[in-house]
Amino acid sequence: MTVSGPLADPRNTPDDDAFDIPFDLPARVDAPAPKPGGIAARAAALAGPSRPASSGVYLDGLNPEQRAAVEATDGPVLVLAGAGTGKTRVLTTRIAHILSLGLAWPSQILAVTFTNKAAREMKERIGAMVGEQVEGMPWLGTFHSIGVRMLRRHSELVGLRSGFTILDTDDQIRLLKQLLQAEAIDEKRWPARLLANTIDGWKNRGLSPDKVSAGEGAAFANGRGQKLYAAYQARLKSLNAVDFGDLLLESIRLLRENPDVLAEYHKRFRYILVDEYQDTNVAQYLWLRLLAQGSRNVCCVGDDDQSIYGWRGAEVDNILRFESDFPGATVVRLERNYRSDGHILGAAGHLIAHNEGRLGKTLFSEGQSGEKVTVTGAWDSQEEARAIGEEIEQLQRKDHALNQVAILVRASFQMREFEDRFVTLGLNYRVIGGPRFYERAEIRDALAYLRVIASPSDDLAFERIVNVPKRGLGDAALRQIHDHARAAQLPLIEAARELVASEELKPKVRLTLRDLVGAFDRWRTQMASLPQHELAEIVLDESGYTEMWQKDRSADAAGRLDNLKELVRSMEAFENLVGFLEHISLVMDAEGAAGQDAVNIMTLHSAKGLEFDTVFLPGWEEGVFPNQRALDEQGRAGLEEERRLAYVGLTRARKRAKVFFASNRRIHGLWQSAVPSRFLDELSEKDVEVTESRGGSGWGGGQGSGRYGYGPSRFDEAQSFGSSYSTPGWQRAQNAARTSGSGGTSGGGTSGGGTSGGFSGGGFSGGRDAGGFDNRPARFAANTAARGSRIIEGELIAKSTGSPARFGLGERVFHQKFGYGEVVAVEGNKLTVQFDKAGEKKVVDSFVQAA
DNA sequence: CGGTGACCTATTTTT
DNA sequence: TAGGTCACCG
Repeated sequence: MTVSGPLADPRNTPDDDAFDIPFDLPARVDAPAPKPGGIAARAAALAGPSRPASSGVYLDGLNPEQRAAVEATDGPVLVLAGAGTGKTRVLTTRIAHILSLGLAWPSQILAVTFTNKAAREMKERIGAMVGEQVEGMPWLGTFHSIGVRMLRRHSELVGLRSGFTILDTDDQIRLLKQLLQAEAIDEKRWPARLLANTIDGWKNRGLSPDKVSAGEGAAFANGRGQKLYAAYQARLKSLNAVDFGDLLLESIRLLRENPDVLAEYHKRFRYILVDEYQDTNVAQYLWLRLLAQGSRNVCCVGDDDQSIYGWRGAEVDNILRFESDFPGATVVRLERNYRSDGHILGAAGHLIAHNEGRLGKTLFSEGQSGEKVTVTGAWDSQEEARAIGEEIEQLQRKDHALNQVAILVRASFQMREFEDRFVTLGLNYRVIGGPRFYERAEIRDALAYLRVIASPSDDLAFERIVNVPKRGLGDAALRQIHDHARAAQLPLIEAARELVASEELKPKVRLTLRDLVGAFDRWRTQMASLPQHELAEIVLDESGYTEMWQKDRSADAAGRLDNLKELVRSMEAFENLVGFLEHISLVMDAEGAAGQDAVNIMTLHSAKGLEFDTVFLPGWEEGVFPNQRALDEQGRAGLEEERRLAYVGLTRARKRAKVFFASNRRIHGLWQSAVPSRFLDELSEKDVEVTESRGGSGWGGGQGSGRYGYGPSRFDEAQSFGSSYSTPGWQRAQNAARTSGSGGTSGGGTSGGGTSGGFSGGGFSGGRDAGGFDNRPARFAANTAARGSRIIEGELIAKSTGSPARFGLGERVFHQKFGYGEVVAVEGNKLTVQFDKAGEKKVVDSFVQAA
């Protein structure tokens, strides 16, 4: 087999195919036979005819530092790449370089990213440089997908059977719930979620049950944490399943306990590249280090200033320690920024300089200084949304594409205000990062059916759908099945089959269960003869699942049916059902409709790696940003991570960064007065312009004094954290807040449902949070980590283009967000609709469709 | 077994 | 405020 040959579609490729490629080729292939479509040819094509094909044209566009990073192929390399300095470019070019010099076959390069999206993009970009060869890179992927690949190859060595299942968070929690019940632990006090997080945390740190220190193991459920962890692992093994953490942990164990396997990979991976190195956790670090001990040609790219995932186990230390871990490492700093205008860079750089634990980079650009970063105070969060909406409309009038506008919030509860506002304005928007496609209940249900068909022993999947749709197989029936399954050592569905044959069950239950088992048998037979998407359709239909949603009149039922259709459609692309399921368990990622021009609303976290012409950064208030809990729980480290988040936010902007804060915000239904964020002070004065909110029809003109008349706010304590709120910037911000927002007396008004009383109650937040800066007992900290899943309603992408549909009074309509309703007033293209669930709302007609 | 009201708890998120 | 969860009841 040769590398240049048309490589099989990866979908058809069993994962060890790659190993058929001989990897003991000479260390250096002197004449790197450029293949057709290979890099040289491709580069030549790009560069035009005058370029000699062999001169590494792909290097030409690089600046000296980037070039150094690309060309330093031997030994460990750390690339410290600031925001917008072309880090992905370095990574991809480096791979192209290695390939074009013939230093390695594509299959001998291990390139790791964190997300599927990043992996996909990297693959695309490499493909653009080297063409077909990228198809021969089976080891380009996320940590997890590469982990699976290894485990599948050697499953027996870690006590798994081939075809093991990968549990996601949902399955994980259900399993843990069972364990907790078995142990008779009060789930109120010790929720399964908390245990899941705890275990995840251990796994992130590379700890197997026996390695968890006694003290830590005791932290959960009065000392039973460690035991539960061990029980959980045992249960996973018996289910022939792994969770996400295991993909790494078990790979590590595989490599440690099997020197021959490790040696094989050492031989195989001549070059290792890691993206976003600052986000690696201990387990990933251990995994990398094991593999990198082979060739030692490891290149990590990252930015310590953009480490924002500490809370889920990322260790900035990994990047700070790189040089001692890999002695003799070449360190390259990329500081030339190609993205943001000067003022933005200046402000962001000044801000991040307040952090202590950093390697220190100062970005510079040769571009213009552009517009100053603006800081705008608003009276409350509604005015903030109004002001931003207005600014966006103004940009829009100047032909600014909405796609190039982003609103980056600290926490998702802030999004709502903007959604509401934009719906009224008729401004297109999309929310990025809601529940992922494959996390939605309907999709997971459908997948559970398919999983049971493909692997009858998948008890978790079976459990999920025995009674979905409702068919009268409730707790009682399920318990009987469970008991029998345990007694007879059978998978649930087989236990069910035996029970059906017996007289154990109530007649009704027996019949239903018989039908269900029979249906699965039938579907399993059909699996052989039918393409998987047709099978899926049949299953969804015959099981009554589709019907269940068709009957459902709730607002999101229609969307769910669409999702199911989409799922079926997406299955067509796969070889067979097993191939599809395999893919799905890892790639929980489906890019939504990016089609139309719309404002992007997302959290700062999900904005990492993206860029926009204009970025709005609302909610810069103490408590919100920096987030109070980050401060409470992580102290100084928490503050620094928040600051990095601010840095990430600012550096997303190419031309305009617009920061906002509100003096009053409703949190958990209570109005609280807020103090502008200390981060505002940390923006360099020369790069910042403090403006007045123009948002406020009906808000201006109050008479002075404002919130400062009220007693100490809970944020006053925050000042002890070091920021002196006395800089000119701060004072100007204060003034801006006063003039635009004005009087506490006239305030409240429409929104607050009350005058100052509305938030004078804010006086009291002090009470609730007075202890906020104390070190809370571990119990508190642990508990908060467990907070429930976040809530974003069903369909998040509002469609607002197109059909100038007209609606008449009394007409039934459907709205993506508010559901079904009746038109009660029409005014131009604005409708007032009485929604069944959501009450009366004003919406733009393009947002609704006839029901 | 499935529906309804009391209760409780409110970051960030990938795989 | 608002959402989800859980216990209880019909």
